[in-house]
Amino acid sequence: MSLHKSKDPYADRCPIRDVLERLGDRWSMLVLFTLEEGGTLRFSVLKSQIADISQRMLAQTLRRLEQDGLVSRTVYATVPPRVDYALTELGASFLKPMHGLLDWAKAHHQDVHAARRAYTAPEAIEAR
Amino acid sequence: MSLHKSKDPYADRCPIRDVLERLGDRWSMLVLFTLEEGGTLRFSVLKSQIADISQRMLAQTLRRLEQDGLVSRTVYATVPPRVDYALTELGASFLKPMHGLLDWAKAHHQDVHAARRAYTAPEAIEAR
DNA sequence: CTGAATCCGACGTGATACTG
DNA sequence: CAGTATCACGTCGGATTCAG
Repeated sequence: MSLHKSKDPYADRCPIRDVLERLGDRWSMLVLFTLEEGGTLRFSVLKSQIADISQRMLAQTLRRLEQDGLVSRTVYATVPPRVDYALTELGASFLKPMHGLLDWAKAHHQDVHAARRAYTAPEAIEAR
Repeated sequence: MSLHKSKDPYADRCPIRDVLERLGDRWSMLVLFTLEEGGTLRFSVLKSQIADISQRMLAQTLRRLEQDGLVSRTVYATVPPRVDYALTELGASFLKPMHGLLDWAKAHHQDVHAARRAYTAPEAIEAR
């Protein structure tokens, strides 16, 4: 989502924006779900499991999730360096309602696809 | 989210992307919630209720929601023209799990804000 | 291994003006 | 009233390069 940053006058009406703006990017959910599945994972493991994420975006995504308190980061002062990532309690609690959405998407994404295929643009109707 | 479009190799693992990519923009959720509250609403009413949305983005958002089958669009051939928008059953069913997220956000957005304030960038620690 | 820095193109969004 | 068209700008994300 580009739920871009904003001086949103609806923050009160839509407190969800405060949070979902940050999770609505290309990778956050995928990282969270991967951590949920895999438990504590190293940077390189996350990278390989998500596969098509770039190093840059994985690092950036993890920073934000860490900053929001959804993911914990543990650095080991070894050579080579090792960094473990895991869900925090807050992060795990977030995924619960998120699974509700996931279930909905699984159940209805075919309906959505069908609607997209059946859709005819308003203009196109009278265009000919 | 810029859950931008993508040739996503994780569509199977993350079917939620198919759907949430589209809902993850700046206005979709707000429009859906507004329709949930207000029932059937005209374009101008939606515009005034959301207030800071531009005509362009409202129209674009409604097109996408309509295309995905979440919102219905009814045109009356009157002068001046009148167009009603309302949630479809699919749209209403989507909002149910979405409220789970909303509740989480309401319950925890303070935790998130607290985490953000408490956060110190990794570099900043050893930077001085 | 785990990043950060930079360059760059693509897309989302807003402002404005125009139309049926 | 209910849109569409055009332009300009900002951010996101990918590729690449450099570093501890």
